[in-house]
Amino acid sequence: MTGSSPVPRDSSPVTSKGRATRARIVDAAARLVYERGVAGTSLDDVGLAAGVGRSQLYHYFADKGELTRAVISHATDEVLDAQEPYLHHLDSWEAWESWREIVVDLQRRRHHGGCPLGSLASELADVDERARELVAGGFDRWEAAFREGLDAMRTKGLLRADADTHGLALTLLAALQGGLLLSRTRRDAAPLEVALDGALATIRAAAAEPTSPRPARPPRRNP
Amino acid sequence: MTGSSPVPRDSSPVTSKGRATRARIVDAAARLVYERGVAGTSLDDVGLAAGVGRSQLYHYFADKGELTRAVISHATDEVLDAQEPYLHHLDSWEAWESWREIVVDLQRRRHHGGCPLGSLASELADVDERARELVAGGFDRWEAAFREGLDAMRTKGLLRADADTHGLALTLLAALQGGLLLSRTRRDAAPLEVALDGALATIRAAAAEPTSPRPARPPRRNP
DNA sequence: CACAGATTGTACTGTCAAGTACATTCTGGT
DNA sequence: ACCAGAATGTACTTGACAGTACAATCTGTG
Repeated sequence: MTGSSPVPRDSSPVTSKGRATRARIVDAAARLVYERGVAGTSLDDVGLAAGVGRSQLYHYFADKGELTRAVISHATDEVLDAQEPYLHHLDSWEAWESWREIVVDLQRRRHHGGCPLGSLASELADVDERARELVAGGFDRWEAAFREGLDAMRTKGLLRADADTHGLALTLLAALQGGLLLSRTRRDAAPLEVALDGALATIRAAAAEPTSPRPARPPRRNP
Repeated sequence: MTGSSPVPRDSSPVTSKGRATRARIVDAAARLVYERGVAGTSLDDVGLAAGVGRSQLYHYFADKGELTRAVISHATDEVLDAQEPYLHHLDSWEAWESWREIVVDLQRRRHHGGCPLGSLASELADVDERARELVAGGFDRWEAAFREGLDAMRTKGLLRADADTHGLALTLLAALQGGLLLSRTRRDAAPLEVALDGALATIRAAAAEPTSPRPARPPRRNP
């Protein structure tokens, strides 16, 4: 017990300049890691991209693992923020449609597709236990947002009272991650669209029968 | 034109001993890559695990990239083989159920979950274009097996005549990959199960109405 | 201002991994 | 048995990267 803060090892910046430098480092690292993976990103690269020397990296982070974990938190926030304002208001069929469009648009806009969080999960899950937990926490937040939206819809009577919102949210997250991975591999947004529509169809199957104010997307048919 | 085979760069083994050695190398490399990723696996590791010297690696493969691509092909075959005999006979609801059990069982049995092909896709898609194409080809074979099974079911009258088997197959593959990724990240087979059941429910929604010989799994409800 | 601590720059070390050179042993066909 | 080419072993070079040491500079506060 040294009496210091519960921060594990890296020294938190005290001055505003220090905070700015640290933020620049994490920003640059997140971008590089997204483009080339953790293993493909050297600390020299990060320092160069952030315009700081190597000593700063070791001043603010104990080692590469600490920086990587900071990148995970940063990426989680960015990914979730990019889906606002819909992500936390998924309480109507219209909101789900708008959210779907945003996600597909994001995928199309990215130079090389894929989800930053998904890539980090795949690369680090079996390498760094703490990183794995962080990524899992990010997925949890994501799934929770879905579930809360579905819960709200159930409360509003848009979903059947016995709808398993937890399972539906998990199904949707899996479809999203799988779709993103396939889209990245095929360099084509179509798999993501198909996967999302399939999962949304599963959700619509739990729509309350009587009112059913939305015919929504018709069932998939051959062209 | 040197008159040799169209093999790009690595020398194909001529003797049976050479073939055995090459196979041992790819086997060992595939195992290590699955456990630690491509970047985390050195050629020294591979040589040690395969019981061969470094010179053999460079005798049979031009460089690490060539070996990695051989690993991709090997992993694709292994993944698909592991799903037989059901994968290529998915022409009944019973076959789909059995296949689902096999896949979930495989995931449970693996020390650290996840799909070898999915991990390779995530790590290499933006690094090695040829590797990306190989992995994409593996996904194609996988999806094709699904689609052929669904086509057969449609022909047999188990699915509606206008069912979009291509889209359904893609939905299923995405759910599978996403479920595997989430299961690996959470160290829990549940996400895979939920994702698969969700995708299978979408497929059942395309079941031919009149005959409908299988009530199948009831719709998801709260516990 | 003075100065303690925060911040930043430069130079270095050790390790590890990819790839190369070349010598040696083995194998299959004649 | 012989021998050309295949297969294998040993030793080396080169480069990159994580991590360290230490000196210099900046910054907020009394």
